[in-house]
Amino acid sequence: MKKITIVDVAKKAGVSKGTVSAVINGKNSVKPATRDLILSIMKDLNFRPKGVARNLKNNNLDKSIGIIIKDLNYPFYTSIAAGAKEYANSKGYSVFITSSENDHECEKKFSHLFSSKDIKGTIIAPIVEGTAEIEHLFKLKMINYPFVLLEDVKGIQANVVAIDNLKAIKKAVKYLIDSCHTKIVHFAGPPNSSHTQERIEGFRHAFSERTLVFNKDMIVSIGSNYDESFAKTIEYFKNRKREDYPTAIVCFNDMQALAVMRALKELNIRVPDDISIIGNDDIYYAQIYPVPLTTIRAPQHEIGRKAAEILIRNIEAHALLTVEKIVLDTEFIIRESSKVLN
Amino acid sequence: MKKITIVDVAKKAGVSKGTVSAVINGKNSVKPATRDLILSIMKDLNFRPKGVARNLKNNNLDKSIGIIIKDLNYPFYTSIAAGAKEYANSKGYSVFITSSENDHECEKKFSHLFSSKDIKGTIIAPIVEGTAEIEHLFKLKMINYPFVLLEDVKGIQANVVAIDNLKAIKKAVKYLIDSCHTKIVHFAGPPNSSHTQERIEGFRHAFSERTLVFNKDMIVSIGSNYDESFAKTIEYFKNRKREDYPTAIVCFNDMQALAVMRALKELNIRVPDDISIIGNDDIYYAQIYPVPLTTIRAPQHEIGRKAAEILIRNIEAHALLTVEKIVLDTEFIIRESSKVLN
DNA sequence: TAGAATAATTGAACCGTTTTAATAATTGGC
DNA sequence: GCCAATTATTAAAACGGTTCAATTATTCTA
Repeated sequence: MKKITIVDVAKKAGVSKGTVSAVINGKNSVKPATRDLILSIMKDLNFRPKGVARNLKNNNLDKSIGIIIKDLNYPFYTSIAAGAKEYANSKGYSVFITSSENDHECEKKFSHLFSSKDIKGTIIAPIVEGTAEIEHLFKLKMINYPFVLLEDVKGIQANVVAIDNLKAIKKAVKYLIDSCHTKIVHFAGPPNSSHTQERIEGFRHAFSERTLVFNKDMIVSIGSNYDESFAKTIEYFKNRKREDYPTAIVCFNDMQALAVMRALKELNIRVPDDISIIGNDDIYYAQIYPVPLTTIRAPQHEIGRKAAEILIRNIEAHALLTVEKIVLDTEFIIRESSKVLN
Repeated sequence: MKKITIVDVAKKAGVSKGTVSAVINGKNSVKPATRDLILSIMKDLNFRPKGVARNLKNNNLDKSIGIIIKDLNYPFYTSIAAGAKEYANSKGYSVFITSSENDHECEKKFSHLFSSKDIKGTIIAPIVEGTAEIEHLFKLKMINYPFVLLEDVKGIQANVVAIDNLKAIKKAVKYLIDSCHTKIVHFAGPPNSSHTQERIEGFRHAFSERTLVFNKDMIVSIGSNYDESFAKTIEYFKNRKREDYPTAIVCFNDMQALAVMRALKELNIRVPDDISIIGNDDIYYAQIYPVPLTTIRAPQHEIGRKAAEILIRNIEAHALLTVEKIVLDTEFIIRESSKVLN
């Protein structure tokens, strides 16, 4: 099944490729009869001019960037993408979004695809579980392809825009401690995620900085998606007596916090009267919930903006720029899912 | 600021471009010393090999498709994208997502960009307000570029995968009528959207098919985004006496229904005891809400899958295929936000 | 109906890489 | 050190379009 090109069309129409090209590009220098003939031959042959070849001569004048997120359906990431898009658009760039769905192969593939499609640079939310493979990032560096990471990756010198997870959780836990909560637990995320580890660390640090004892039972692994978290929460409470209930739960992220709150409703446990709930991320839906969620806000829009800004600066630079590492501040937002004890 | 190419690198390094190319591609036929020299010159010159040119010779072997959605932050669209992605991946295709954010220029630009970047085909959620301009779609047809629309567009013969909005709403309204609701209103979406019109039509039809009188006051324009809907709902109820409250509200979409429910909570109106609420779309967050939403489910995942399936069939066909128009069924899902009256 | 003006078409150069067969340089064995 | 084997490098031909100056057809004018 030979690939068909403009030459095939030209030959069959008995004209030169220049004429065919003129038709493709809607030039009005072509005689209607010729035009119609060529058009119909294009249809017959199912000829699809190759974008790549067209752009080569055109010196690809379009400006675009890419972003590789990890989860298409988690609003945290789409908000980052929206932030990046907003800034990029203001600078005349289009943005192409892609999701690795936490698959490392996918991330690798995309980082290559973006660079090979004349997308001028890419923002990457890297998958850093375990000892991440990073050869694909090295490959990008070799060809001086501009990129910005949304999380620090050990072993590579690259632009990063991120937040300090550890500090963020610490702030929330200290708040609970200072609000006289005595039984605080952390519902932790998926074990293989770097975020999970950082957040557990933050939890632990808060206790040690308030000179309180931390013990392992305070960490409950609860999964990251809604259904799993819901089920595990039900199970958690079914297995313990009322007097052993925590007074406050710090959740891995907002999605999980929503699942926990729903489970508590099912169990007739009131939020915040019986238990305070604190989320993480501040996704849009956390704030419009009937019991608006107290949470740690990651400035998603700003993360996207900043990443796009650095990326475009690098794209437009004539020389290699020095690497930038930005850590954005989180904000602890107190809404109605938590309360101060006497 | 001249664009720098592989020739510049080769010249400066005193080698041929073949050698530079070998370095770029990690071939191990290059002497380490030469390699290092070339690499350092690439850095000095900030040389970025052009993807377009690389792909031209490579005969662009990668398989990928695009999807243009309308709103990155509305889960309805990301779910469709996820469905498309799932199917596409199973066939070895990567997917690039893009959002027009309801901007017609954006849609046009993207449909061009996709075709120009060797992305083999595109799923488009078209903006069809008013007399939509569709020359960009004609342009795609001319170059036999495969695409699938997620909504019918008057004036163009193209593949479509869509749902029947009119029928969907009709089903919901009839249900309410048959559940003895006597005061039913429709909170309609943004006036310039084709969906808004279709849904109003559906509402009207339900009444006429039940031989009940319809009047204009039953349609309340309430906006589409959360904040606006929230505010307008508050206003709506503030302006009328309790005995004039509707017994049921059919909302434009789920996001809006969520806003309405939150507003009702603020006003101490109970759902579903005082008022039944019906959404539209069945986005994920509607179902995990503490009062799970009765809604009309659009099979988002399936829409994406089906569109991807048709698209890929067209991409891989050797001849032009006949156009397919698929209308998927919606499902009326009764949850807790609505109830049957005596 | 010739000659000028205009419209339509051609063909070769070009875009920036990769690929290869051919050649040049280096290494190893004896 | 010489020759064969191996390793590095080169040069030219792709890849599939677009562009534009030059050429050929056609139309118009008088």
